[in-house]
Amino acid sequence: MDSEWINPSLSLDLSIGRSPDQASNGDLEAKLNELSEENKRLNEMVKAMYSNHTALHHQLMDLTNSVPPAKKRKRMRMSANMTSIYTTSMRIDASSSRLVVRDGYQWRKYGQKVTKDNPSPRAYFRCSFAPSCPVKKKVQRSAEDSSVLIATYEGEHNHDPPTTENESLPCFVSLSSSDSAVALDLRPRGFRSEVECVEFQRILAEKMVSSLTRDPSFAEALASAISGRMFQHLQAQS
DNA sequence: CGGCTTTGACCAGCGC
DNA sequence: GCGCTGGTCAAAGCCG
Ligand SMILES: [Zn+2]
Repeated sequence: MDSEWINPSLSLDLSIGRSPDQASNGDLEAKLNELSEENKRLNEMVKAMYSNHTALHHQLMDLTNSVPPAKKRKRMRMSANMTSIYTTSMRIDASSSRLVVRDGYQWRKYGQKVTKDNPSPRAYFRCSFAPSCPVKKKVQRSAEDSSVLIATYEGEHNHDPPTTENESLPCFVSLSSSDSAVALDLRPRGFRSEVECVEFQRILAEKMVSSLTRDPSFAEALASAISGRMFQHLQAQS
């Protein structure tokens, strides 16, 4: 039941009428594939974050309900107490040369070790906004399928993603914050899906924005497609 | 020159 | 204590 609303599948069915040049069409198709792949990953991410959030919430409830006077709490060995950890796997093909992952943030590599039960090394990254942002991640190829990268993220960013030359954002991702609920409406009116979970929608939105604005041409094409679709829809309504 | 990668050293936890 | 292993530091080097 919970995962009902966690379905950000923006199936836009963007059939851009007749695109005059085929080369960029294929290019767009490739990028669409890439983005849908990323969308899948983000889906997993949202799910993982949701479970993390529920776990954390339960933990906080327990903590606030029963505050044991035992202040002899040791410096928590499990430093992952507050930092949520989530792992994801992404398929990578031609970029087998480098282990740089484009996920919207900028990372600084600070280590690489070989692990025991995996022939491929593991790379350690820290967010470039350190130390203000404590996010870390590890990236390692899968043991069997070396074309699959397994990334383990730890913590959450406390800054905006470095959207390179952040221009005016396309209007279809509009955050209308009311009270404590954020609605992310990328559909025509009446189809607005509202959720009460602020954090995940925010993260989803910022990830979407970062991934979309990374390629301005694609964002433009998408925006035009959506606006065309909205216009068509509105016309059909009237 | 500044930020990043590379890469060996270093350290902490753990099992023996 | 010793050695193994995963995680981090930092010096050196690379690159725009
Ligand atoms: Zn960050």
